[in-house]
This record gives sequence, C-alpha cells and structure tokens, in this order.
Amino acid sequence: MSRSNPRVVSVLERAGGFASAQEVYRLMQREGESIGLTTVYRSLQSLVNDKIVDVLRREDGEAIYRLCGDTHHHHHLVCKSCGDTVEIEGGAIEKWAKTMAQEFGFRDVGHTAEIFGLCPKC
Amino acid sequence: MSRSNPRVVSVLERAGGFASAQEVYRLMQREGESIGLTTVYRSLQSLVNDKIVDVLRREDGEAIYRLCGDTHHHHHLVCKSCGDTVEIEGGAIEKWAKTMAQEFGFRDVGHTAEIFGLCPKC
DNA sequence: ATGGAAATGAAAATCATTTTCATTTGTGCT
DNA sequence: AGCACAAATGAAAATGATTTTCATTTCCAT
Ligand SMILES: [Zn+2]
Ligand SMILES: [Zn+2]
Ligand SMILES: [Zn+2]
Ligand SMILES: [Zn+2]
Repeated sequence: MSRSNPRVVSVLERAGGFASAQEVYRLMQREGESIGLTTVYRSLQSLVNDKIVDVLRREDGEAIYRLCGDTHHHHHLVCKSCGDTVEIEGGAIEKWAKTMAQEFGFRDVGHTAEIFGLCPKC
Repeated sequence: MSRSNPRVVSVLERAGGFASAQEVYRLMQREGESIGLTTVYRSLQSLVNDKIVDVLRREDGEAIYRLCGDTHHHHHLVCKSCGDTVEIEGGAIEKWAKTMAQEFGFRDVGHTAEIFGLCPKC
C-alpha cells in the first residue's frame, strides 16, 4: 500500500515550502509530467500517513503539504508571501500544553502551533 | 453593515463550544427558527470580523465558530469528545512566537496555538 | 405613505476533495 | 513468451462546504 509516489516527493522537494494538492498537480503539469489529480491526492495522503509530509490548513481551509526534514514532532515558521518555511522546536509549547491540560484535567492531549509572517527576503 | 444577527448569537451562546455553520443552521431549524443558510454564513462572518466570535478549522477543514468570553487574543483547550472549551492565556506562546520570529528575521508575524484533548467529564 | 438602503434567502455557481469504476501496469509463475 | 492476479492509475461523477447572484422583503427616514 506504499503509494508514496516518488515523483510527487520530488516536486515537494523542489517546492521547498508548503503547497496544496492542486498546486502540486499544476506544477507537475507545467513540467510536462503526466499524472492524474487523483493520484496526487492519494500520494500526499500516503505521505502524511507515513509522517514524511506535514499538513496544515490555509486560512480558507485548503490543505497544504510539506516534505519535512524532521519526522519527529515539530512546528513551523511560515512566510505568508513566498511560502518559505523553517522547522522549529516547540519546547515552550510542549510545556505550556502539558501544564494547561493538567490544570484543567484534560487527558490525551495534542496541540497545534504555527507561526506565520514575512521572511527576511519578502 | 452590522449583520451580527442576534438569533445566531443566541444559538452560539447555547451551544457553548465550537460549532460549524451547517451545525448552527441545523440547530436553528430543529428549534423551529426560520433562517436561511446564507444568512447564517453571513452572520458568522460578521461576528468574526467584529472579533466577537473565534474561528478554527476541524481536521477536515470545516470552519467552526465559538462565541468567546474574551474579545482579546487568547487560545483554546478543546474537548474533542463533547466540544467543551476553555479559553486560556498563551503567555508562553506569545513569547515563543516573538523569539522565533526574531531569530529568523520574520516580520509581521501572527500565530495559531490550540490544545485538543478529553475533558474531565469525558 | 414613499423611496432608497440594508437584509434576507432560494437557487446556482465554485471549488477542494472523495468516490467509483474501468483500464493499465507490475510481478511472479509456467 | 504467455498467463493470472494484485496494485496503481486516472477520468468522470459525486459530495459537501462555502460563495455568489439576484429578486424579494424589511427597515427607516423623510
Ligand atoms: Zn514540518
Ligand atoms: Zn509541539
Ligand atoms: Zn476564543
Ligand atoms: Zn497567542
């Protein structure tokens, strides 16, 4: 069931930042790669399952994907103009989440935390 | 342009936790309230603009809304079973975001940070 | 009462994502 | 090579949330 299509991985590598399924599809088309949109969706989903790719949501709700260097839990500093992304540690967040959960008696907790802004180049 | 429909506000008040536009609509129908789905969407949007309502995204991308007690910047501790929500301060997060942005030269930054888990009752 | 602005909602349009299903491709076996 | 069967592919249709259009209704000030 390994649908981690290497051609999709390659596009994500070159993209660098986060990209939506539709964008990945358009990119591949522009480069003359023949692929179906369905396959792009399936490949991305598979990569997310394998924790090779991270997925976030744009403000409008569209899912965006990124091939991350670290397969362990981490957070992101994303440029909202060019999409450039830095993977960052969330030490303070992990602690904060744990503390808050404890304080209010919540169990089995997870969290999300991302930072959006303009990178030095933009 | 104040489309902050009081009937929609009332439903959100009773709902307590986060609810999607479709859910708000269904709730009002069940209670015999006559309202159009379009109006529900417009009212929620207006409430978000006025910072009276917070909006998050479910994992599937659907937008969910909540009438929050504090109109200032804050974060949430959400029960993924019953939807019960606690508004929490993010002192540590604010600092973390600022520090990270500075370290990598990002300007004009914002952030998201929410905690999901099971509340004491669930 | 009258006129114009704002609000409303039904229906259509949009758009990302998923599902269906027929076809193609890959792999091991003879 | 020839065959069988599983996995992968993709076009087209279906789904579902959200937005847009546009005609009608409700409000308000004069
Ligand atoms: Zn990442
Ligand atoms: Zn974390
Ligand atoms: Zn809130
Ligand atoms: Zn914050």
